[in-house]
Amino acid sequence: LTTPGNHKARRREQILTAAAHCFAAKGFAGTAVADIALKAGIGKGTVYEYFSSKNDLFFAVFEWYSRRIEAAAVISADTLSGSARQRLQCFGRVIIRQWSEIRELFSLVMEFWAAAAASQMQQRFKRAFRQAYNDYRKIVASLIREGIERGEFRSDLDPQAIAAAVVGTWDALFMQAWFEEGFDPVQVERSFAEVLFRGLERSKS
Amino acid sequence: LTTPGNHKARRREQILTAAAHCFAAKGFAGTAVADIALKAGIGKGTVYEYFSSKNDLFFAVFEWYSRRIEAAAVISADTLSGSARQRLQCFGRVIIRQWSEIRELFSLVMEFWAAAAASQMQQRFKRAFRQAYNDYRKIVASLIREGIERGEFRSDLDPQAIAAAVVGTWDALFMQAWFEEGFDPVQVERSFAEVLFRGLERSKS
Amino acid sequence: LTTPGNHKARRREQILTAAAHCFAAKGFAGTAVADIALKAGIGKGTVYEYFSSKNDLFFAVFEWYSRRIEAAAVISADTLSGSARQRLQCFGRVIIRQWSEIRELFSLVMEFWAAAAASQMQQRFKRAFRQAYNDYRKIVASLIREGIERGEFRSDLDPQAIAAAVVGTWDALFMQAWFEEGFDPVQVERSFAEVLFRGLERSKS
Amino acid sequence: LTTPGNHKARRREQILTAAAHCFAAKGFAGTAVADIALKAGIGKGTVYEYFSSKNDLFFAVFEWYSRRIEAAAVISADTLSGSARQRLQCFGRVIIRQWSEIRELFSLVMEFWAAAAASQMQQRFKRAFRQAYNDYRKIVASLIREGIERGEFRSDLDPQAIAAAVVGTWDALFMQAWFEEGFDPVQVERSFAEVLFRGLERSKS
DNA sequence: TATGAATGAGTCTTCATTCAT
DNA sequence: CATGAATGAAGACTCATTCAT
Repeated sequence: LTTPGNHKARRREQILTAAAHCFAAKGFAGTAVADIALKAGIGKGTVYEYFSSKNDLFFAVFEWYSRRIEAAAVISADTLSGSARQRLQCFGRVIIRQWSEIRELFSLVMEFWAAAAASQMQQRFKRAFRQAYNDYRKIVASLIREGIERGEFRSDLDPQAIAAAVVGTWDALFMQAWFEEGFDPVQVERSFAEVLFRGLERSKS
Repeated sequence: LTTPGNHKARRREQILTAAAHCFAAKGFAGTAVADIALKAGIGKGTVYEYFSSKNDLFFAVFEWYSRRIEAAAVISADTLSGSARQRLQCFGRVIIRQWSEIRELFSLVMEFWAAAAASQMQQRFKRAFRQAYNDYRKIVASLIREGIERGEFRSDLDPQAIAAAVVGTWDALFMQAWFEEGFDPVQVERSFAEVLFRGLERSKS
Repeated sequence: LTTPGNHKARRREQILTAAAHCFAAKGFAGTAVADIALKAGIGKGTVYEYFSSKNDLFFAVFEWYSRRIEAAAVISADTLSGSARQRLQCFGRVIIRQWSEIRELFSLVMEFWAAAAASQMQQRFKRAFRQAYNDYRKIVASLIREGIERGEFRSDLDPQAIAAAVVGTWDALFMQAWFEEGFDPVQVERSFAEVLFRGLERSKS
Repeated sequence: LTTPGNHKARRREQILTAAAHCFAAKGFAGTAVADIALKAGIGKGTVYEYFSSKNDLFFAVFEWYSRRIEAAAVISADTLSGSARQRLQCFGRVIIRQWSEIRELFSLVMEFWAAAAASQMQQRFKRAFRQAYNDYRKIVASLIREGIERGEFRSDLDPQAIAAAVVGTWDALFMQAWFEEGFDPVQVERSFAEVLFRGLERSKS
């Protein structure tokens, strides 16, 4: 059932997963390539057959992780329906609901931020983050714009700015949830969304 | 006027500043103790007269940086006056306005996050971050609670949850500003605040 | 016309040639077996079907190269005719004239010397070099001895010593030519030969 | 008696000597930096306080060795006196007499040649060798030119070419001596010199 | 026969930390 | 107090060699 061409892809994935967990647990600097190989159950040298350097592997983990996260968002964004409020609300919920899955590897995100901030890989990471934030902001901004056009939302809003704030809030809730055991991002998001939508919607007269 | 005891304090500060800039520029792992000593214009060994290890120095930089940042917030929180809305609005603005000063060393924050996420110093940093977020949330939550009590804000709000979202948003705006040259957090905050307050305030009838 | 046994011989030659060029270009240590396989257009593992180790391959290149070089010398030595002076002169010229062909792979010779000097293969190489120098010295010495017997050359010469010097000079001219672009070994040899023969010949009275 | 400034210079020398012996015994590639440190009786890391890389250290050994060898030649060249023949003869003898001292580390020379032929350090070494050969050729050529001017040597000689051959011969004798236990370069040089001078001198009439 | 994926021994190099001066 | 020479543990990376296919 397994075509031979699959083998290399599988190995790659296997290494990526092992690397992701190592980096998440001990950070980029704290992880030795040997650790990753050990966790993947392969020889040290084999890692280098699939990734040309530790840096490269780290960036590949970043891409792998991003893809995993984005998939959910993209799917939900495509299948949204209903009023602008419902759609935006739904989008936010889908994202925040990912927390339980994201949690395990959330350390990774912080490592990625640090890499974007001050490593030799700065540029690569910074560009990717810029792109990612842009993508999310665009989706949210267009949902807001739609609400304005439909007359659901007030017309004096700056969609880009609101989108930036909203997207940022989601990220920040994850972070607070990560720092504090009892913090429930889903519930906080719900409270926040109510306030947000009350502020966005045209006051009914 | 310079007591001898001052000398040590000065040296400490000198090393902290040098370290902060090095860590901001090249990250914790990318910075050698020798770099810091060089930047501080002192001998490598001297660093160890003031800090017992690189880890300790890093955490000291974290505390030094936190103190710098918090100072402004605490001061402004103490001197706020006017309506609940005005006070909260003012508080947010003071924080966001810090951006121009924070910017230079914002990489540090990301390094701190990474340290909290996955270093040997995890616990120390995590606890400190938890504390810091708590402090901010408390201030904001109490302002919101005040607004509720005064009848300015709606009574069905969850002050803690809203506070978490608001505080998080500020952080997230800094991050986006850091990633994107043209991003103006001050302006975004203004747009966001308007929506927020409209959502918080009791609908006038 | 191609017997099956030829295939292996061809492959061997193909690998030898590839190896020779790689070793010449990047040295023994600087050449990876993979480089050689790539250059030969075959798989890495195949190299080991023909040579039991990188060391062995290197020595085989040495033998292959020696054979190539010696062939010319042996042929010319066999076909020499005329006076002793003419024969010796001719022999020297044939050797020096090889320069244009030798040049490309002359780096190899230096690699061989280094291998003879200080590698694990020392003994193998050292013995081979000793042998090679001996062969050349013998040819030259016997030509000189012939000249003495015929009365062309002075009788107080030490054929072995002169032969050593002459053979050495040829080598040394190659090396200088290798180091210096403009150095013309053919012309230098001519000037040198004139002085040499004047020094060898019986003064005419 | 030992000024403190001397310490670093001494350490450097100590490392150079250890490195020279290691490289001579096992070649550049075959020598580990750890071997050198061990031989020098210091820690591995200390080597890097004095030389920035193994390559650099190797080149430093080359310079150190060259200086040692050249010193003798330069001194003797300066103090030569007598007829052109006597001076040239003396110069050659001084050089060849160095053999007993050179012998021990002669492997080094071959390593240097190989490095000039095909290492990453090619250019550095090649340039240095070119320079060295040039220096020697110049000295010998000027001695020959002097002999011509004084009427001792024939006027139809090409001093540069003869110099190249003579200098090369010396080198080549060392190499043969290195390959063959019983080879006595001093005696061979004497025989060769006689022939050479007979070839150089104006025929007495 | 030919291959190339897998391997781990071996290397260079960095750097936090110590300590004699 | 300040220093910086010395150190060795640790880690990224290379590559000759093997072996299942």
